[in-house]
Amino acid sequence: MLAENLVGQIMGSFCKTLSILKSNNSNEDSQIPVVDVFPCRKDDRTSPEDSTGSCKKSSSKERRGYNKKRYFNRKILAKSIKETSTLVDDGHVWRKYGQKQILDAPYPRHYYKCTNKFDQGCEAIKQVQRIQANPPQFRTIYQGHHTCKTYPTVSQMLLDSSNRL
DNA sequence: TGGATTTGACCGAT
DNA sequence: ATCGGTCAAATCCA
Repeated sequence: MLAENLVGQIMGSFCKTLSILKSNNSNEDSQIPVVDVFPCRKDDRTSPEDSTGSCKKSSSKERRGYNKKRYFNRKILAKSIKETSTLVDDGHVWRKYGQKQILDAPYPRHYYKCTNKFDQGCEAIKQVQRIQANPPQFRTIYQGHHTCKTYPTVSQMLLDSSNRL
C-alpha cells in the first residue's frame, strides 16, 4: 500500500511530464529534434575479422573490443526528464551499459537501455543520475520510446487509468 | 553456465 | 584537448 502510493505519486508526475512534453513538444531544456543521424547500422559493428582475428583476451586491459569500430547508431532522440526521490520501476526492464562521472555533478551518471533492445530492437534509453544525497533525489532522463512488446506493469496501468479520471 | 553488471577504452562533438 | 556517451571484455551472481 505504501509502495503503491509512492509509485502512484511518481507515476502521476511522470504522466504529467509526458503530457507537458506532448503539449509543448519543445520541453524545458531540450530543443532537440528527433533526428536520425545514422539511421542504419545497429549491430553491424561486431565484425570479428578486425586485424588479426586472434586478439581475444590477448592482453589484460588493452583495447577492449574496439578496433575500427565506430558509432553508427548515435541518435539524437526526444528527451523527457523526470526527477524522483526514489529509483522506481517504470514498468520496463533496463540493462545497464555504462556509468560515467560527470564533471559538474558530484555523482556519476548511469546509462541504461531497454533489455529488449536485442530481441525487439527497442530503442528506449534512460540515464539515471543522483542529484542529491539527502533526501535522496535522482534525475532520470528517458530518450526514445519503447517499441518492444513489454507492456507496463499492472500497477502502472492502474495508475495510468486512475490518472485519466 | 548464461545473463546482467562493472569498468576502462574508444569515439564523436565541441 | 576535453567531455559525454557507448562499447565490450571481464567479472559477478543466480
